[in-house]
Amino acid sequence: MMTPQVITPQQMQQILQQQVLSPQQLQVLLQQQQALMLQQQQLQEFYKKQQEQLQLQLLQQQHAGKQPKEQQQVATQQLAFQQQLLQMQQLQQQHLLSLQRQGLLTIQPGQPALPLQPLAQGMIPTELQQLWKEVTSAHTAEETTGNNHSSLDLTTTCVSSSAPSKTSLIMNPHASTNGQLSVHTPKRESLSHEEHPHSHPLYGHGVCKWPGCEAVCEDFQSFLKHLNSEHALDDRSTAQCRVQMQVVQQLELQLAKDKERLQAMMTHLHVKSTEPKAAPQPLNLVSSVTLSKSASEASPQSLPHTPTTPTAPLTPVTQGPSVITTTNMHTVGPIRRRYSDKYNVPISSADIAQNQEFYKNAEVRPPFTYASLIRQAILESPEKQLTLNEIYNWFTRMFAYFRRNAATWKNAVRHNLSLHKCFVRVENVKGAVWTVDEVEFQKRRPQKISGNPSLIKNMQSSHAYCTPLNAALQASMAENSIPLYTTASMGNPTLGNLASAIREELNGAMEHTNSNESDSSPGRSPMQAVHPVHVKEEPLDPEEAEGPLSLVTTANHSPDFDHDRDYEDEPVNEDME
DNA sequence: ACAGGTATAAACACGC
DNA sequence: CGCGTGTTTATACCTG
Repeated sequence: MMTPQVITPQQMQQILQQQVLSPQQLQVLLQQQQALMLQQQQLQEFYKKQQEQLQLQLLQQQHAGKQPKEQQQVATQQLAFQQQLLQMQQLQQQHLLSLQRQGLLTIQPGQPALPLQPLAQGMIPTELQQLWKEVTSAHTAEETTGNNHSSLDLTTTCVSSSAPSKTSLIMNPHASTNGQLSVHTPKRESLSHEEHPHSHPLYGHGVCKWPGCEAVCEDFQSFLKHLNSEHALDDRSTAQCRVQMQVVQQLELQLAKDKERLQAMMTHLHVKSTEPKAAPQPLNLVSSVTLSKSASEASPQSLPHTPTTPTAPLTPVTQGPSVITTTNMHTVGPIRRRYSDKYNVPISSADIAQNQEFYKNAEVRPPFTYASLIRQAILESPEKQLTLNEIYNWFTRMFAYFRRNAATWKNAVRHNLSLHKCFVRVENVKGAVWTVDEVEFQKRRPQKISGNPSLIKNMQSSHAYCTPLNAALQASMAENSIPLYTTASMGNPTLGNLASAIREELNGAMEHTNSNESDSSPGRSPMQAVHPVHVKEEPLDPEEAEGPLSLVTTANHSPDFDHDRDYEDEPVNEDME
C-alpha cells in the first residue's frame, strides 16, 4: 500500500516503540551508504578537478585577454556540474532513506564496520549529516566518554555546526565562481561550535533544543556538558535521531508534494509561473505562503532558503518561536483574508495541520473569521462551552497573532459573540459561558461551494493522506514546547481539530445545500434561535447535528486540552519590539 | 449599485 | 472609580 517514500504512522509507531537501534546499528546503516557515496565521491573528485582546471583556464584567459564568451562557457560548465552534483545528492538521499527504512526493519548488526573515512563528508545527505553531528558533537566538544565509538572522530571532522556553508553552496551557484566550491572536503576542518558558539542548532535561548529536552543551560559550556551527559550516544538518543530523521524526511516530502501541487495549481490557473514561489499575487495561496514562511521560520539561519530547490536542506533542528520574521509578516498582514479563501483554494488538511503549528508561533493573521475561530474554540472545549476569558485564552494560545493588540481583537471577539446569533450565552452558576448554535452557524455559511462537489470531496479526502503527517509534523514543529515523544506517539488532537473544523464547515455547507435553509432541527424551534435565550440551563442538544456534523463534533473532543497553559494577557505589551 | 458578511473602532450599560 | 463583560452603532472593506 505504501510507497517507498511514505512512512505510515503505524510504521512510525513501530519505530518509536520497539525498534530502538543501537549506535552500532545506526552506524551500520550509515555504512551501507558508503557504497553509494563512493560513486558520488568520484563525481565530486572529478568535479574538483574540473574546478581546478576551470580555475586555471580562467586565469589563463584573463591573462591572455580572451573572449568572455569562453568564460561564459566555463561558467555554464560549472553550473552543469553543480546541477549534476545536486541531482546525485537527491538521488542518493532517496536511496539512503529507503535503505534506512530497510535497515530499520531488517537489521544486520553483525556487519563489519567499514572505516568511515572522510569520504562521507560533504556527500552525506544533509539531514543525516546534521543528525550525526547532533549525535557526535558532544563527544567532540569535550572528550569522548568512556566508550569509544570508532566512527565518532571521523564523522565530526568536517561537519560544520549550522551547515550554512553547505546551504549556501546549494543555494548559491555563484559560490563556485571563485573556484572554491565549498563542498566539504576533508581538509576543510570543521569550524564547529567553538567558532560559532551561538549557532549550534541544538542550543538556543539558553535552552537545549534536543527534541523533548528543553533543559536550561545558562551558557554554552554547560550546554555542552548537558549534551554530553544527557544526550550521549545511547539507544535513546539514536532512536530520537532516527525519529528526527523521519520527521525531516516527511517534511521534505510534504514540501515537495506541496510545491508540485502549487505548480500544478498555477499551471492550471494559467498563472505565469516564471517564479512560482515568489508569486506575490492576490491569489493569496494560504498554503504556499504558510509553507514558505514556516520554512523560513524553521530555519532562519539558512537564510538563502530558496523554495525552488527541492533538495533544499531543511535544517532539521528548528529554532524557537522567537525568530519571527516580521518582514514576512507584514507582507501577509495586509492581505485581506476572505472567507472565499476557504472555499476557493483547495486547502488540504495537511496545510491546515501545518498552519496550526505555524500560527501558533508566527504572528501571522489566521485566514479565518472571528466567528469561525470563536466557534472552533468553543467546540474544542470538552463541554462545548467557554467563558469569554477562556475564549481569549484560546486565541492567544493558538495564534501568536492574537498575543498582541489585545484590545482590538478582544473587542472584536465580544462584538462577534454578541452580533452573531450562532453564539448563545448561557448562564450557569459560576457565571456565563458561550456556546455555539450549530444550526445558526451553518445557516450563515454561504452556499458557495454547492456547485463544486468535487472540491469538497477533494478536501475531505485529502484529510486522509495528511493524517500520517500529523505526528511527524507536530513532533518536529512543536518541539519547542512539547516533548517529541509525547506528541509523536500520541499524536495531536488539536491538529485534527482544526482540520476537522474545516471539514465541518464544508460538511455544514453541504448539509446546508441538502436541507436548504429549512430548519431541520426537530428539537429546537426556529424562534429559539431568533431570540437568543440569555439564560439556558442545558447545553445545546448535540443530536440535532446529524450525519457528518455529529461525527465531527465528537471528533472534536480533545483529551489533553490544556487549559492550564493559558497565556497571560501580559504578552500583549510589546515583547517583540 | 446593492446586499450581505466581516473587521475595526467606539460608545454605552451593567455588575463586581 | 476601574475593570471585565456584553450590547449596540458606525464605518469601511470585500465579494457576489
